[in-house]
Amino acid sequence: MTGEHTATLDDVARAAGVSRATASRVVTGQGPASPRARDRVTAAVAALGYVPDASARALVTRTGTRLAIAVIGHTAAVLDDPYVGRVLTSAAHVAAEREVGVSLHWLPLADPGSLARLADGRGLGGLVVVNPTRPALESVPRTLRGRVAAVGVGARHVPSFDVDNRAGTDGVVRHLVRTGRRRIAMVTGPAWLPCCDRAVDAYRRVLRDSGAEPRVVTGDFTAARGAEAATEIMARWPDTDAVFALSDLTALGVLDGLHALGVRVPGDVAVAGFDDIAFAGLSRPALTTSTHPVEDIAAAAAQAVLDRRDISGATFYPSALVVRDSA
Amino acid sequence: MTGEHTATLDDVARAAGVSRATASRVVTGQGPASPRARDRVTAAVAALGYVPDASARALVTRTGTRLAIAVIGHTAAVLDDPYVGRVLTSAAHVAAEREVGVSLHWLPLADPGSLARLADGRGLGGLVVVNPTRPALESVPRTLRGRVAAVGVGARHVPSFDVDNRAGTDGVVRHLVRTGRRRIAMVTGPAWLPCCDRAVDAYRRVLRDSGAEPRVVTGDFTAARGAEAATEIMARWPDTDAVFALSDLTALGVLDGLHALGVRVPGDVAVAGFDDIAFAGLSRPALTTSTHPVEDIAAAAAQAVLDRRDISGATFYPSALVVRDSA
DNA sequence: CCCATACATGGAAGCGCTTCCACCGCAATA
DNA sequence: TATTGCGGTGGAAGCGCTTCCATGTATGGG
Repeated sequence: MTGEHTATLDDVARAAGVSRATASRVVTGQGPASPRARDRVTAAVAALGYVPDASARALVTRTGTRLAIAVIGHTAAVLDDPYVGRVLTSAAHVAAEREVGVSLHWLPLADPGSLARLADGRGLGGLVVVNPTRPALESVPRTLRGRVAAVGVGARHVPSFDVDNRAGTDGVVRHLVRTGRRRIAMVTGPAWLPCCDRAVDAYRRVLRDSGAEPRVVTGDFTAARGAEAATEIMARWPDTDAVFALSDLTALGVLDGLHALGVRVPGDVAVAGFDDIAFAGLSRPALTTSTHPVEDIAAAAAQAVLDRRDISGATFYPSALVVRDSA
Repeated sequence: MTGEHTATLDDVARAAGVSRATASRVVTGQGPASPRARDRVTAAVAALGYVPDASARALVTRTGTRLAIAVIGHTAAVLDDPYVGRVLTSAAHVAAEREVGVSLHWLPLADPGSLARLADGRGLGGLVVVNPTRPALESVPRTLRGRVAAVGVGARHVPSFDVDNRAGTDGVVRHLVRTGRRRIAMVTGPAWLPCCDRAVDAYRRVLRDSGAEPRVVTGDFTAARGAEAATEIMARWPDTDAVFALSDLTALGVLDGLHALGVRVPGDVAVAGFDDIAFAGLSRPALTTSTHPVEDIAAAAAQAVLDRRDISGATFYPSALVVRDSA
């Protein structure tokens, strides 16, 4: 009230005519307090516009109540994708339900060590790492052990949550085979993401079963790269009759690239993606893809961390084939 | 090291054989310290894996260095849109450059008062409010005065940054008129967002100039609503020859809805959106729209807050017409 | 009417850190 | 040799809060 001074608990106590201890009890709602004291303190809080200092509180309670979300790989490719936004949104939602704050950290792929600095202070309830790499996870300070989870599968010792893209890929590629495609190319994601290996593996397996040769091109989950990849694929293997991209965004780029080449979809070449993003159903032709329950996955990671549930190992969420027009 | 105990500055000082004061000076790099002391403390820090406690530090320095980002309107409509993700990303990037942490807050539209609680602790460098509403901004505690900026135009007394959707709308609608459309309908955004008023106003103005009647339908920035809106519009005004949606997502929904109705785009009806999201260029037909420099806007807001630059009033960022196939 | 019991309350300690201040020893100066 | 000055140092205070503990003060039963 009086100019610049920010009200402290002492001010409240003095205004209410009680001790600081009593004021604290009322404010936190912990411990006994008479109705009279309760009223007076409440009134004082309102009058002074008192807001407890989180730092001071965290200092004494040691009850770090903040969820840190660290996103590895601060590149345009990562940012354009709706993926990160969905993860953030969902994790923040879970945190909000539990009334814990969320802090956001964007880490360059090259410097995972910054993850250590991030855990400054014990005022941290937990850490969710998005796009975890092994070096990044290994740089997590000991202090946080048991309060870390990963969205995406990275290292063994951290509970991880990801879509079962092995099964998802299997489903998509089998669908392509089932509908008569044989010369199927695949556009993967960035090499540093472990998820890609599993997917490529599944793709190879299905092709082997149907006696076809794998045709793999590395992508980066962007649409632009998808368009390029389409051109590369058609130049290198002109008889290709299907393209599977490990990201819808990329698949949409492929659609675009093929269109520019005058290739008809699905007439000449079938196209399938992965993720079932909002736009997948809106493209022409509407994209055949496999679902990716990003929100569920991110929520699970946040919950595991905040509820201190010990879920060791990797948990895979099912991915369901969505057949639309493109394949 | 020794089990559960987290190293404190006292431990470091003891291990280095100096006083806590000296240890603090070395760790913070402030104040004098002999090379010998410096070395010993540095070694101790490394050996013990010491990380300063941010809460304790913030408590005494009162130098709150953290950027809070509050998103008003925690609804599915807000979340599906890539918009929030882009804002977050960009603001977090600016914060990272300045080495300040970011905290994320999801606020229900109904309870803007929670903005007050959010400013718990003086450990806050600034606040960026996304989708600001007047009640929300007015609930910002006095403590933060001068360290608040808004992404989107809400209340007068807070520096705000937004796209010039008045000019943008003007550009799009004039383009529609120029290409021979006369019976132009508009799908706006949620009523509680002030930006919509300005856009609708611009739309009305252009129509008045060309002597046409306005046809306004309220949307919510989702694709689903866009599809519905298309149906409503064609039912209510069957002779409509253009639809302008204040969001690309909605415009894509309109495209979908019209397709389902057997209406050809742009043959029968032209469709235009707003935002120029990544997917706008990938739809069939590719969407005509107007740009929305979300990243620039969010970065400007974050900078204004963190650099304590006093930019009063609203700053509007230009929106450029992007003509593609749909109009 | 008195004691045991519960509840309400204030004093005080202490969370981990920064920083003021007084102090000490040393080199440079008179 | 006696003085000044200064960089290096440790003691101690205190940031705003929670919480243990001891001290009252009403209430019930005996």
